[in-house]
Amino acid sequence: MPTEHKQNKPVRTRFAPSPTGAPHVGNIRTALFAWLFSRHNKGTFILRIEDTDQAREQEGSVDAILDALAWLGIDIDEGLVSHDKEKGDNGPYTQSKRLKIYNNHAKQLVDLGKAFYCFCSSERLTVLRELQQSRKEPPRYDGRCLRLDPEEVEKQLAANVPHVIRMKVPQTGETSFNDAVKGIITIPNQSIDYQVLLKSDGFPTYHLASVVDDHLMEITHIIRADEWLPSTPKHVLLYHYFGWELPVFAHLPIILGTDKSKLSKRHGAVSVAEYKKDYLPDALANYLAFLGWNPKTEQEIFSRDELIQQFGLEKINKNNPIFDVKKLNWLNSQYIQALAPEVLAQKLSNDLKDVDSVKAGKIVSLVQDRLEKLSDFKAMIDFLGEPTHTYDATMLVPKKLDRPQTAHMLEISSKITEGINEEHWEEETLRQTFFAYCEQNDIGKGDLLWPLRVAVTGLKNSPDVFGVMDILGKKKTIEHIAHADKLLS
RNA sequence: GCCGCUAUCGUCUAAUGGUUAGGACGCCAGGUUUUCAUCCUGGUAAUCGGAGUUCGAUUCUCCGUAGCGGCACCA
Repeated sequence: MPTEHKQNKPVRTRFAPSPTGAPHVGNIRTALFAWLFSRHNKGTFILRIEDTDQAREQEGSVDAILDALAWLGIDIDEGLVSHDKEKGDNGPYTQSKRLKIYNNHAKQLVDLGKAFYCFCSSERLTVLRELQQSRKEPPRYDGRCLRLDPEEVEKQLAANVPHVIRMKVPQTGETSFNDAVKGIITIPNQSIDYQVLLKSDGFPTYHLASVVDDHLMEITHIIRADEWLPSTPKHVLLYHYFGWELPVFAHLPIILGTDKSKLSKRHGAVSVAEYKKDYLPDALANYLAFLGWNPKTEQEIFSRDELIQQFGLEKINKNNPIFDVKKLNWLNSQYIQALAPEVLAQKLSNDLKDVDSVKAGKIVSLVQDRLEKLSDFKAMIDFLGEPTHTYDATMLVPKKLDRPQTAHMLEISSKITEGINEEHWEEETLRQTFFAYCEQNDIGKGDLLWPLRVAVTGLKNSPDVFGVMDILGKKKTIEHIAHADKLLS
């Protein structure tokens, strides 16, 4: 069966999440791909909320979704654009507000002879399913109500017997479609179930709602996760039943955890909100874009515009990638280093509340290239506090010296420090002064500077000592040295 | 059980009917540095297995195997 695509129409893609919890990186990656594709083609990106399962709905999910998209810079052209605002002429964009539309379409299929009423109780279906499973048969509706005569149907309907509407499926032949990622997919019709389209509560199932909406909203490219591939033949059948033109399907590989199972809460942080405190949105987007897609060059770091320019469905991989937080961390550190210090300071402003902007800029550039995650910052600048923290005094002693020699070094540092005028208290001046002293007096830089650095930071590993002193100021620096001296004796 | 998809270093991936199978992360080593990190240099490591087609297969075909996904009045 050849498939026709809406290839010549302006591109319209959608992200259609269910409000069943906080969106996680897998979901948002689907959104990113759909968005990238629409931007690449100067198309329209639509947000639609698929809330047809009342039981699973979770309060606040829509806001979380909106929030995650906004944070990642995925802007919405049409559909739900904020908590209570929609944009576009194809609304409403929340499925629970479109019940009548689905109802009419389901009835239309019944009239067309492509769907049928089913009065089977869920108890009967459960028994049926268990029986089939015990016989190692695929679980499947047995078609009982398919054979009901029309009068009987009318009678049951009139008596308000609970019922659903199921789609009919041919029992011979096969259904196939051309997936933009996976190629031609063919499934025997025998293995397609008589899918429920309209539930007994009057809500549609995903299958009916998404097909109807995608058509009505004129979606040209359905970009969604791989788990939908097996039910796509049902959707193709529905398009045919309605006589609608088929969109392009593109099924994305699924992101797996390190144990190769589908990424989930078991794998640690997965909700987008959890990434906000650690990662730059551009870094996450860059990383996510490379999970299952590759521009086929050796470039790794891509700006948003480059991503848009390079993106294409044909470059999407077929196999499922594993989420590797180490590479994300590396990418993030690269993005952090590329940031202007004042921009980074702005992003870290929560930890810089009592610091003026000049000083904040200095602090930030001091630690910028040691920062992997934004949340590491707080611990990194701990030494800027009071010199009350105690540390092991042996840390002050460099490899080649003993304690008395170290004390002597601290004395020298103290003297040099005292001698530097407050108005010349600046990183480069400090560096030059200390370096000059070492050269003139034939003292190893390491011998003098190691104890000083530990004294000033209280840390074995820390940023550049002169940068730290600059930020600390003369008075505090002297206090730190005195404190170290006390510890040593 | 049935249906479908997939298979290159540990991970993300590139490439090709003939290559020393390339890059990046990680890891290891060396250098720079007052320490660590950054940065620079180098190293480690892969075509799932078996047949077939072919002069030649990692690439094409088939069969295994493994992984993943689906099989709801959930999406």
